[in-house]
Amino acid sequence: MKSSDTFSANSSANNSTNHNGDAVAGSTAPAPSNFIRHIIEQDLQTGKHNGRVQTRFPPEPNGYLHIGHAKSICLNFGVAKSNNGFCNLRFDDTNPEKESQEFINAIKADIEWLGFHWSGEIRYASAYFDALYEFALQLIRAGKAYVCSLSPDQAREYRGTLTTHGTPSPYRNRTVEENIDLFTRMAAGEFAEGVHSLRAKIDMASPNINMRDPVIYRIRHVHHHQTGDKWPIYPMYDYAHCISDAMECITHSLCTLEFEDHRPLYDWILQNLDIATLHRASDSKEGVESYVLPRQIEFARLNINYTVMSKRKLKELVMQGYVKGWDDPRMPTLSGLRRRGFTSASIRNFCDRVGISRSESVVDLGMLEHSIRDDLDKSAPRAMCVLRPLKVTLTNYPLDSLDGPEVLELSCHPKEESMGKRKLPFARELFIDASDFEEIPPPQYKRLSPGTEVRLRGAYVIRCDQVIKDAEGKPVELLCSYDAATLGVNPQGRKVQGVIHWVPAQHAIDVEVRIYDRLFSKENPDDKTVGDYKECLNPESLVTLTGCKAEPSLKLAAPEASFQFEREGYFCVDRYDSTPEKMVFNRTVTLRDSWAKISS
RNA sequence: UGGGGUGUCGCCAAGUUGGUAAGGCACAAGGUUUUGAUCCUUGCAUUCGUUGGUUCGAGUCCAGCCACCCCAGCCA
Repeated sequence: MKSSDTFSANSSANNSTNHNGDAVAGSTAPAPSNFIRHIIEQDLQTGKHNGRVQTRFPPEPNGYLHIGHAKSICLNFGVAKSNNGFCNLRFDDTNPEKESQEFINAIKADIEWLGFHWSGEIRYASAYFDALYEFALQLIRAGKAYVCSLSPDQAREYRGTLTTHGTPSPYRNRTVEENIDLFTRMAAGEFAEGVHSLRAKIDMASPNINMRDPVIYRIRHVHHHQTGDKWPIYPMYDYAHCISDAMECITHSLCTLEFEDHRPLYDWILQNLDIATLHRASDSKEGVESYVLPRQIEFARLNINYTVMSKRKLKELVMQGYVKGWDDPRMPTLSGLRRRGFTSASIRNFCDRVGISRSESVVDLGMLEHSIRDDLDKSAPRAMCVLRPLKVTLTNYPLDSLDGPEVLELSCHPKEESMGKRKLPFARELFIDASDFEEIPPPQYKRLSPGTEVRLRGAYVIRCDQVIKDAEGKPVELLCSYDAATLGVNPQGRKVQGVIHWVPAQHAIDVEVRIYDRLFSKENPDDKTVGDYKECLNPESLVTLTGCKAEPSLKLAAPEASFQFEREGYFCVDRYDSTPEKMVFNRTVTLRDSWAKISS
């Protein structure tokens, strides 16, 4: 576990621009400035942890990671990296009922795809169950924890309310012997769920409800995905997390704002444990004297408009079939974004742009879109694909010759010559997009209409001579003529304003294109005053287009490869549903469209 | 008259020990352009929730007020 390979970004298929962790923040962007980095700088200056910075990313494996987790991942790994520190991956698996190995595997894959490597082996809170048990015994012996036999309902009543203090449990003064006996037997599986719990003895009158003798162990007769049936009791988050941090010698324990009120408890537990024992149980290679307890620091979680970010809601969307899975391209999950065509570099850049603070905010979806456009503009090869085909016949173009079609060469990128060129046959029969023709052109329209000229991208200028319509009056074919002198040169004496994309009819390949849009039609789906968030699901969030016509060079595209379909947007080959016989493309994001603003 | 937090441009977000408001997104106007894309240039907070106070000087210090968020799981 050298520091050099701890943070290097991977180079997965569409992680195209940045192949090393250094580029995470963007090459020209100044080092991010935020209050957490300031705290760490200060600690470094005062030598608080002997110059050590150790963070951790601690997901509970009860769902898939979403872009909010990416913010935390970038923070934890980023802050460690820029201070020559390390970041652990720890599964906070203290509630086996909701957790599974499937989620563990998915989380690992997502973090790796995002481009981060954790320090050493993967950690599990469940791997500390033995130590956690011993520490509980230590608290009991010190008279700082007791077995409470109140039912959950009774316990709630004793706890008091936000505005009234609590009442001590009648079991609060059990002897150490009795507590040890009971707790031992809890661990031996002698009791049913709910009949006993282990509580920290703190202060039932505390204004902070978390300090009113919080439960630290509960009885749960359930199988654990890591420890099997070994334990009938499981530690609570508040108890396990701080000790896990301490055991891993975490210096800065970064979490979200809702844990603010838990910090006094985090500190209480660690401060009431024997520091020497704690040190012995830890990863520490230093002496007890230089062993410093971790500090919890909270930051605001990520919110983005037009989507939801809570695991509970995302899970509901999956379970109730509103989307096709955790990795549905409309989901804000990392696997969904990946499948949609977002690169990991774009997500890292997005997180940097958003920043870290303590004020709860809602980031505009436009920021995310900008991040992916920014990346793909530089890295995605260009291609042409006609989404809604309208046939064009060039009446003055020669019929197919025996020598085969005329073949044009187009650049794969307007600026990056290194991306090379692609071949594209030109022919008498073509397809253009239906939206690029208007019989009665609106003001400022620069595309094709009867009698006007337009440039076919990378090819000739054509003029529309005649419109063939179906029974309903809808154009089904355009008879046009081409100007043979305009290949690579502008016509003389007149200016052709519009440029439209096209594909040759006979050589184009039929593909399916999935047009994705925001999942919700309301900016804040969480707004309870308007009703359930599921009621504002955007019915147009997925529109599947079949019979789209793509240029033949796309035939070779690999799963997850991203392209810019010129004048349309960025699209990627669906990593699961696309086959060489029937290709499927996902629209990642549109191009910016100033025409849409003018025309509306 | 419970506790803990947060309020700087439409959206994020920097703002060292008080010295006279970074940057990004969005938006607008020009320029380049065989993508109405990209790129380039320019514009975009006399003002920091609010009211007072301290000070030669306050977003930064003090006091009051207002708004919003979190907490009463044997979830995390």
